[in-house]
Amino acid sequence: MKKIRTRFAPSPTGFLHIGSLRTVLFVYLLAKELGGKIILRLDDTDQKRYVEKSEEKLYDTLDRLGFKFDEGPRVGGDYGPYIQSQRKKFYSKYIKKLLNDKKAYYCFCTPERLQKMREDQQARKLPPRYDRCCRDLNEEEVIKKIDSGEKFVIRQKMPLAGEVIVNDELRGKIKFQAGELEDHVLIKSDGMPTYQFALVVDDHLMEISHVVRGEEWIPSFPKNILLYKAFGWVPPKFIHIPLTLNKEGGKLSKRQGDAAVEDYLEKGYLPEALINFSILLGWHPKGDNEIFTLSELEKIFKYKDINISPSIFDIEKLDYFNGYYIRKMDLDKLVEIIKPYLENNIKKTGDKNKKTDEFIKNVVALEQERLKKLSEIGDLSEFFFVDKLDYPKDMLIWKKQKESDCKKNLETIKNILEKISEREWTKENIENIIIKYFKDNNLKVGDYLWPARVALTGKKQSPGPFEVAFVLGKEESLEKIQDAIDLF
RNA sequence: GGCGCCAUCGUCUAGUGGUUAGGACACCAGGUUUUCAUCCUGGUAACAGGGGUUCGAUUCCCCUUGGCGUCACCA
Repeated sequence: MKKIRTRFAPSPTGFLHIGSLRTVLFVYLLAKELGGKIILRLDDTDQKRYVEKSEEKLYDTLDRLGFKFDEGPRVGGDYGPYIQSQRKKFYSKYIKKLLNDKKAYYCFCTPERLQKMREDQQARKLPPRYDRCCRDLNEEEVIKKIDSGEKFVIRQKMPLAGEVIVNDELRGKIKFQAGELEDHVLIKSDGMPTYQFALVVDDHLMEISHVVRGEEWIPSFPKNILLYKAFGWVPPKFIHIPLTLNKEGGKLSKRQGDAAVEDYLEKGYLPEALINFSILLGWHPKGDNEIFTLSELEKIFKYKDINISPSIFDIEKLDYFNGYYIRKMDLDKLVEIIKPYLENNIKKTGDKNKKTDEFIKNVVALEQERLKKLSEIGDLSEFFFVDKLDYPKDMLIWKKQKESDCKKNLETIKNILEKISEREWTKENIENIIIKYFKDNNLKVGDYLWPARVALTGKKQSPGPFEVAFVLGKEESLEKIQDAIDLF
């Protein structure tokens, strides 16, 4: 039985694209489904696009998301190196073979000539394509040009006619006319291979059995297959996954802030949510459940269930998943990961008690069910850290309540609270005592609780007054209610 | 423009040659002894159009339309 080996091969562009997250997910799950290995390879053949230090960042992000690779730049393996720029010896070995077999040729055309050629072609409404000018140069000419130091690239000789039929595991056979394919560049003038060449050589040498990649690669699919044929190699199986588009139906872009996984992480999206949301874009299991962790997915994923139509990235559903996972999270763990987002609030207070882990934990506990992303904790919890609240007096008034009643009710609440000792100052006690008072005196809760809550939070929307009072402590709660009374 | 891929609620999707076309997000309404949130219940909402094949097509085939991708010494 043939070995199962899949790979994820990102470029070091400085960030992990949200579409790549989906690709690596599919690659990873396919490996798990088929019981194979998953390899990480860095496709960095483009020197111009290289971004400093982006590799480490990339590996870290993958790590944070929970992907473990069997082979790769960090973990090593028997098929290394796993960084393309360190694999030049393989590329030169194999390009020589192609050259010897007359399946590739040197091309000395300058970029200027090529550009002019394409412009002419377009002006005449012809498809822009290399005119194969250097395809039939004789050997002496070639040697002379090389010796005189002329720059060159190496191109693949494409068949001039016939059909190329390629097979996608999801879509079936796709037919192309070979004559329409360009003699594309295999080796660039800087000596580096193009992606199209490196990919075939590396996937072959690394014994990759399944290639999972985005559907934007379908147009170059026949070129890849022709290269395998030129070498006499058996190509792996190909799975092209559908694209993910933004709400307008366009590309997700880093500039618009919706493409970089790091940006989502930064805003406080959890890896669990990102993964759960992403996998549902283009894949769905049998049944109605839609909540899955990565390890659950490993058990139920079937690549044949991937569907082939493009999907739109709907951030509202991501928000839902993120809120869901935040609510499900263990409080201590949430406190730990949310702390950086609370820094600004903590700085605002001079109160030592508010810098303690216990106080922060109490605050987070109250906001946990209200969070869609971690970064929201800042605004939501600010009032806990501020000594003097700032809100208009009108906000204290419940519906059509009279001002004098509002003031009176605040005083009533304050009187009740004053009688509760520090020792008994728990959420349950506060609530029981106040509710009992309302019952005994047949009072309407809204008339009291709304003003009390606004007095304690300064907001129209917030957690309830009992729990806020508990977290704030007796002294500060009474002060804030007094502040409200003083507004009248 | 050439070539290619795709087409079920607004979005993600399930589904079958005969179904009241199912679920999730969002939205709306009600409930959960104060707001927000959570949670629960209910509701609005879809097979792009036209031809075939068939007793019968959302489902199979073709065309149209639309969307997207791609046409580099970028990946």
